[in-house]
Amino acid sequence: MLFQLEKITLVQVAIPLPVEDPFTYGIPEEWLEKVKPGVRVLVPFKNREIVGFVVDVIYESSQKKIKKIIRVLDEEPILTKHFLELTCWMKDYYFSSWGEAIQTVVPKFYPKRHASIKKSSENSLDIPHQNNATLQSSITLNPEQQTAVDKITQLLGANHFQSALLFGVTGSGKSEVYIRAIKETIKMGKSAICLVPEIALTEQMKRFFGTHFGSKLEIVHSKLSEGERWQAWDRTRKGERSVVLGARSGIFAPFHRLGLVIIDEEQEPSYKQDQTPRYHAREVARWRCQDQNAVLLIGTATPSIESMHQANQGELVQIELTQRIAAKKLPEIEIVDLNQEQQIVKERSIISRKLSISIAQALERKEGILLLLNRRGFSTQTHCLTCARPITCRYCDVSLTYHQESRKLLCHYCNYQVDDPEKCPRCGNSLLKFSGIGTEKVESEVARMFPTARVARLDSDSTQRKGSHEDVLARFRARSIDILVGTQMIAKGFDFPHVTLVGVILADTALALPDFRSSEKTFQLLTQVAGRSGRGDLGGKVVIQTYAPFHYSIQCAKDHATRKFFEDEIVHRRDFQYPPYVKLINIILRGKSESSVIRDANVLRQTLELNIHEKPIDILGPSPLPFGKLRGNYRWHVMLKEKGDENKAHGLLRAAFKTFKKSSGIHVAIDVDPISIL
DNA sequence: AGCACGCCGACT
DNA sequence: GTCGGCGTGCTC
Repeated sequence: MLFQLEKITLVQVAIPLPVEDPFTYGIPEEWLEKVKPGVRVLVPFKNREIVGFVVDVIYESSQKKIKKIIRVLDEEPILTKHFLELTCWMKDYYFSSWGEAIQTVVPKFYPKRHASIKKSSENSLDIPHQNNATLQSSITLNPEQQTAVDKITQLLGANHFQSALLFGVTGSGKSEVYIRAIKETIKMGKSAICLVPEIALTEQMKRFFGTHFGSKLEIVHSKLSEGERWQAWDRTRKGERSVVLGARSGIFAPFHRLGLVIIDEEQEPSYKQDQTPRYHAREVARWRCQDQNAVLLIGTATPSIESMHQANQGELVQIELTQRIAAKKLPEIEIVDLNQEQQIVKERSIISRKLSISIAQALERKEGILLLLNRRGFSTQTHCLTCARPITCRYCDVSLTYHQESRKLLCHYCNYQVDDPEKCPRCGNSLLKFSGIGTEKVESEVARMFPTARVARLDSDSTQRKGSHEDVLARFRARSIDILVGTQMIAKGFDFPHVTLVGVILADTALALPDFRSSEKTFQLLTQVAGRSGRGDLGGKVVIQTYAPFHYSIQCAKDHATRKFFEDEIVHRRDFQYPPYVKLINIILRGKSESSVIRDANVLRQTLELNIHEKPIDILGPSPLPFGKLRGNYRWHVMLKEKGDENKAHGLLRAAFKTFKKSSGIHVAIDVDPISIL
C-alpha cells in the first residue's frame, strides 16, 4: 500500500441501508471524470448489487478489501451540494445513515424506465395545459389578507432567511394569501413549495392551485408510483415547474432557487415521518430556507405550542387573520357536563338532552349535522364476566374493540382479529360486557333516536370500501345525508356551507392519554371541528360533551381563545420540562423478551451516565411505554431532555452508542423531537 | 435491510 | 439420515 506506483482513486459511497458509515470503492480510470459527489453508482455489496450515492472522492484508504464500482448511473450528479449538505445534516440530527437520508430525498432509481423518461417528460401532466395569460386572476382580498400579503412580499424581498407565522382563524382565507405569496415568489424568479398535511388535501388544493399556476404546478406525495415520482422530480429539477404542492415528502422538491416554503396546518403530526429518518418537514424546510435565503411561512388556525412560543420570542414574524371571510361569525360553542347529565337523566344515553334538542332543530331546518367521536368501532372495551377481566390483544396490552359491522373484535394497534365476538377467546364463555363507545355505536344510536334522519359514518373502517369516502362526502354535500358521524377525518379541511351544528360526543378521549401533547391535541381538534360549523350564511353552533368541562383545553376551545390556551399550556410545559423548554430525544427499545428489553434499557442508561460530562441534559427512565407491549414486542424507553439549543444530547448519545452493545433480538429506535411519546 | 450461515425438530 | 425453522452477523 505504501509504495504504490499507480494511484487508485477511491470514493466514499453511501448505501441506503441502516449501516453507519459510507463504504469505500475503487473506480476504473476511464470514468474518473463522471464520478463526482452526488452521482449514483451501482456497486457490488456482499453478494448483490445495489444503488449507492457517491458522497466523497478520496485517494487513499486503510480499508483492506476494496471492490470496484460496476457502473456509473448519472451523467451529472443527481444531488447538488445543497442536497448533499441537507442529507448530511439529516443523518446527524435524526441518527440515520447517510444513504437512508439520501434515499428519502431522491426518487428510487429505475433502470428500465430511466432511459425512456426523457422522451415522455413533456406530455404526462394531468393538469390541463393553460398558457399563463388565461390563468384565473384572484378575487379581491379583504384588508387583513392584503396586509398579510404585503408583509410576506416584504420578507421575500429582503432576500435572507425569515420565518413567519400566518395565524388565521378557520375560514379566514389563508389559501388566497398563499396563492398571492407564491405569485410574488415567481415574480422574483424563484420557486415555492406548499405542503399540506395529507394526500387527500393535495387533491382538494390542486383544483384551486391548478387554476392559478397551470403547467407550472407539480403535485408530489408518497402515493405516486416510482415512475411518476421520478418524472415529477425530473421536471422540477429541470426548471419546468416553479410550484410544488405536496404532502410531507414534497419538502424535497429539487428547486435550484427556492424562495418560499409554506407549511399549512403546521401542527399536524403527519409532518413527522414515523420511520427512519424520523424527520419533521418543518425542520427540513427551515434548513433549506436558511441555506437558500428563503422565507418559511407557517400557516394555521391552531399553531403548535413550539411555533407560538417562537413567535412570542420574536423568532417568527407574526401575521394575523382575525376575520372569517365575508364577515362570517365563529360559531357559538356550548359545553355539556356529562357528570351532571348522568345525575339527572336516569337512562344513560350517548346523546345528551341539549345535543339531542339541537340535532332535532337542525334536522327540522334541513341543515347539515356533524358528530365527532375520535374512536372507531362499536365499543372500545370488552370484558369477559367469567374470567373477570378485559379481553386484550394477544400481542399488545390494549383492550380489543368490538366492531359490529364486521362482527369482529379488533386490535387497533396491530390489527389482530377475533372472528367470533360472541365468545371469550380465553375461556370460551359468552358472558361478555361491551362498554366504551365508538363511532359505530354513535351511528346506530343516532339512527335509533332520529328514525327519519339519514345517517352515515365516515372513519377509516367505512373508507376501506373503495370510493365510499368520496361517495359519502358527495351525498352529504348534496344533502341526501343529514347526519354525518365520524372520527377526526371529518374535522379537517372540509368545507360544507350547510353545516350549522357540530356535536362532539366525548371531548376528553385524548386527555386520558399520558402524553405531553394531549391537551394541545384536544384543543386543536375541538377548534378544528368547531370551524366546520357555520361556514355558510346560516350561522353555526357547536355542542361539546365532556366529563372534564373545566379543563383549560376545553374551556379555551369554547371561547375561541387560542392565545389563552397557549398561556395556560406553556406554564405546564415549563413546570414539567417539556418542549419548547427542552429538546427531547426518545430512545425506544423493543424485543420479544421483556427481561432483555429491561436489561438493555438499564445498560443504556448507565452508558449514558458514564458519558455525561455537563449537566444541561437529564436522562429519564428507563420506563415502559404507555402501551408496554405492542405486536408481541415489549417496549421500554429512555428519554433525554436537554435545556438550551446546542444539541449536546446528540453528542452524548453518539458517544454512548460507541460502547453500548444491545443484546440479540433487541431493536433500538431513536426519535429526535418526538411528536408524541406513545 | 437482505441474505447466507448455522445449529436443532419432524419428515421422505 | 435430510429439509427447514429463523436466530445472528456481515456487507467496502
